[in-house]
Amino acid sequence: MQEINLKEHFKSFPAKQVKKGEILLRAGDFTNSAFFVEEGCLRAYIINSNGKEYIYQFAPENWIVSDEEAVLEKKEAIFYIDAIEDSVIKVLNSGDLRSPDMNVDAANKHISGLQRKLNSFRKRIILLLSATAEERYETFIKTYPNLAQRVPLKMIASYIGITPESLSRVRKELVAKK
Amino acid sequence: MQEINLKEHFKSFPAKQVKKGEILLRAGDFTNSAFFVEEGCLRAYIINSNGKEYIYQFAPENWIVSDEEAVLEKKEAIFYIDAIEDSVIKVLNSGDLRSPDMNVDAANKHISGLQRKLNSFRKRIILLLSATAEERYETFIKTYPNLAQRVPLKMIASYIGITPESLSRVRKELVAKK
DNA sequence: CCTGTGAATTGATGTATGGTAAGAAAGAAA
DNA sequence: TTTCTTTCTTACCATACATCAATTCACAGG
Repeated sequence: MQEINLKEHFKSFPAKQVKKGEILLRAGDFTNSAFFVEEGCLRAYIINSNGKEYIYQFAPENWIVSDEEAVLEKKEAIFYIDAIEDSVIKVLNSGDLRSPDMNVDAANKHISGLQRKLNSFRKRIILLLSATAEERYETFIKTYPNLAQRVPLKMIASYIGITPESLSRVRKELVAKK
Repeated sequence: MQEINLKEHFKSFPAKQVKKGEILLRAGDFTNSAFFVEEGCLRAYIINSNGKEYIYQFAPENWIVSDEEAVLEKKEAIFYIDAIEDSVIKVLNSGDLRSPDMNVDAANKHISGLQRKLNSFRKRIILLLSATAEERYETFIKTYPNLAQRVPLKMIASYIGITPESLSRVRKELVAKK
């Protein structure tokens, strides 16, 4: 999830309204698009062979979400992307994000963005390797307090790698502790 | 883990010999260095509050390993880095990796490197979210067949987020299946 | 206001993986 | 070689989390 304000940068792009539940990308599709979220919230997730969903990323206002590997390497998408709230988005094509005649300044911004993303991935990997369900949940609400208010619990559970039932019990425990 | 051949690029740097077990970075240190591995293998890992180790990265020949966030943001390191084989490395400082007067071509190479890393992190996150111990192990040996030969099983276990005992049982199962 | 649908909770039970401890095997050292 | 150390395996038991099923709760739509 990136922090730079991009709204200004994409202001000339046509806005697209999407309804809650609308699917923007399906696993198996070929895609050249990324989605910048101006209002609302999207999510990217996989569905594994048992039909279970695992959320890879939430994308609230000012975030960009896409199946980057599919776009960059022209592969089939592995992610589904849909809207979890009524949203206003801008559809970007790969060229909009990184042009071949990019200058050093733009490249450095891009590098910083990638490094920020890498940092957040690193933290998530360490968390998934080493933390209990309770620790994962507490880290999530500390890291994304806004999201924690907005998204259904079952999606938070999916993002942190536990079941909704377990998350419900973890929350009960936490309340009991205070 | 990057794929570009960097040996040529760092050939003018002085080589440093490190013995198996030698620690190059400790959590809590401030650091400005990254390590390019010419021969041998390093590893980066965290030690959590219970004293358990979790391996974040292996770095065999031609890889660069560092606590990137500590270097870039001048924070205390969270990782330990040590040698798991007798190794020959080059010690790089942050300026060696990314100079302020970088040209567009160098920047693009850097971007590609970051994207490759992002792709591998993405895969690891999905694996940690959704795969069983057995699936994680099989994915590891498929993805890093060389490493699987070289590093002790208990380190593979640590990397994929299970205990050495569980990995031993998983391997037994896999043998029985054939 | 009702009613339907998905979300959240709860209880009972199952299971994959962890923890502990002991011994076997494999490497390093001497 | 022999010894010492570390890794790996195995058995037994413990536990965190998952699964299944039944309510309850919270709204969105009519």
